[in-house]
Amino acid sequence: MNYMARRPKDIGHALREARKQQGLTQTQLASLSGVRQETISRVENGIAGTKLVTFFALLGALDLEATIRDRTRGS
Amino acid sequence: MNYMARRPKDIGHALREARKQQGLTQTQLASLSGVRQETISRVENGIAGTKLVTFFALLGALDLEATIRDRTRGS
DNA sequence: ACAGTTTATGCTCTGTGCGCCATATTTGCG
DNA sequence: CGCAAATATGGCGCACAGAGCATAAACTGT
Repeated sequence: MNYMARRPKDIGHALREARKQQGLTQTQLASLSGVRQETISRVENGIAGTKLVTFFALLGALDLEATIRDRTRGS
Repeated sequence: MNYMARRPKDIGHALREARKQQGLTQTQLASLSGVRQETISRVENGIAGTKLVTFFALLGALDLEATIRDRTRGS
């Protein structure tokens, strides 16, 4: 698990991958994270204006973390 | 430049560090990113509900990117 | 101490995220 | 194909982000 993100949309992909990788349904992740299933769906599909709090709630529930770095090392 | 983030607050620190490292003022970053100086100030100080779009606008202007990975490798 | 610059904070207004509930649509499996 | 589980979508309501404008507070160098 190591995803690069430059747009809100990328976040959606990464979260979905991570969730599936852990064999969780949106509903299960919902009760783990406190974020509603409907919201998770919209976030995963790249709805832009998601809040950082929501994002981090999901990150935490999936046992992930974010890293910020220069745009050189990525692809 | 390589910052780990688990809470919205962490994002603020990272952005401020990166901005200073590039010798930019909030006002300069504002016109680069399209995000207002007042907003940048609040984001850097950890105001929780920041949106991903705003975050990525700033990341882009600072030529940074985010990475999502497992919580093992970090401290 | 002063002046200029940078950053922080207060207010109003518009847009929208997300909770909450319902339901439609899609997906997966026998 | 058919049914159940999973995911997507729509509406309502409230809370709050961020634009825009003004100004205060904190830093900086002289």
